[in-house]
Amino acid sequence: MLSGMPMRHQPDRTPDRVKDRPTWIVSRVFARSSALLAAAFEAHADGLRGYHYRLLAALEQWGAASQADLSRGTGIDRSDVTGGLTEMEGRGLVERRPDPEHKRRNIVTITEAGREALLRLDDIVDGVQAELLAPLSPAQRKQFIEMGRLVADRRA
Amino acid sequence: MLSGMPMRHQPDRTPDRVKDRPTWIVSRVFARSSALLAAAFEAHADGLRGYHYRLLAALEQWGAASQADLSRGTGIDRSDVTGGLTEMEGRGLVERRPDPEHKRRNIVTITEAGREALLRLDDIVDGVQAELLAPLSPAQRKQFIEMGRLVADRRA
DNA sequence: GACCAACATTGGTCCGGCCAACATTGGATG
DNA sequence: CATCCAATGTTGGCCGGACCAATGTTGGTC
Repeated sequence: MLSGMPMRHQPDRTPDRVKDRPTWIVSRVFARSSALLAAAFEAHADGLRGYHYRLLAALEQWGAASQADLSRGTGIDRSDVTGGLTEMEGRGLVERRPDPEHKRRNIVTITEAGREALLRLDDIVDGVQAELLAPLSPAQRKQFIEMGRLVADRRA
Repeated sequence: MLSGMPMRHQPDRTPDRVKDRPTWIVSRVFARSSALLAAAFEAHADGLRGYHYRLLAALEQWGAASQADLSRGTGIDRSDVTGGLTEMEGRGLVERRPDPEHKRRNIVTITEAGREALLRLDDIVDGVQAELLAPLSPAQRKQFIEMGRLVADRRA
């Protein structure tokens, strides 16, 4: 794929018609971003992954929510929300209790330990941002991000 | 993951600490790029995918090669090269014949039909580039690509 | 009371990147 | 020459992320 590409590929020999195309470059940027994130989470996040970070972030920002709300808010599939929450519940980062008014619904809240974990993850993720953008000047970083936003937000 | 994200997610509600991070934006750009490519290939590539395109491009540019060479040159795993070539051989886009000097080795060549297919795929892929970069001005496109190169090529 | 929609959960699918094992073959080294 | 090792092509599988389907339950509606 011009998008799905190897994580460890040396670009020394990539066909010209491939390696100069924006879609290819985008895929390589993404690969680098993913690799940095994976390494950082692996090293410091104690088993937590991006799913968990996004769920904690959503809970912190929007307060208690049902799992369905979390799914809609984060774009994570309902079933994956279930799994992620179960893992975090076991670590005491999150609490699930049935909604008294709608028995079928769970109300999910972030715990104090959850907030602390979120802050730790913030640091980890911030470090990756710095590493990723290291090759760019501060001015370039702003431009790069802004252009990325433009490209990404174009409604398909 | 801050990188692995849903393909169909509406960014209307994404936690702030997530949605403003470069890694997140990168992942969304990649998602858009992937979606455009997938749609274009699905619609016009008659079953061929990125793997095939990259293999054809390599063969066209560097001439006949062994499968191991193709793997090294394109970064595609040996086993996936085998699979991709088998599919293309069935369509007559590529020919495999044993190397007379090294019996264990296959010499792979692109056929005339393969070159034609490659040109068709070129057009498809070009269309995606235009679509992807549509939100940017020509000057911005150059900058965006150049910055992407810088970020991607940073040796991990 | 019957029907339908929402919810949480289980248990998958699919696809791309990757790895392991294998039989074969060639080259290198003793 | 015999032995060992490296390279090659192939098969088969693993893993992780996104996604989907079916289920049991519950609530609201008509």
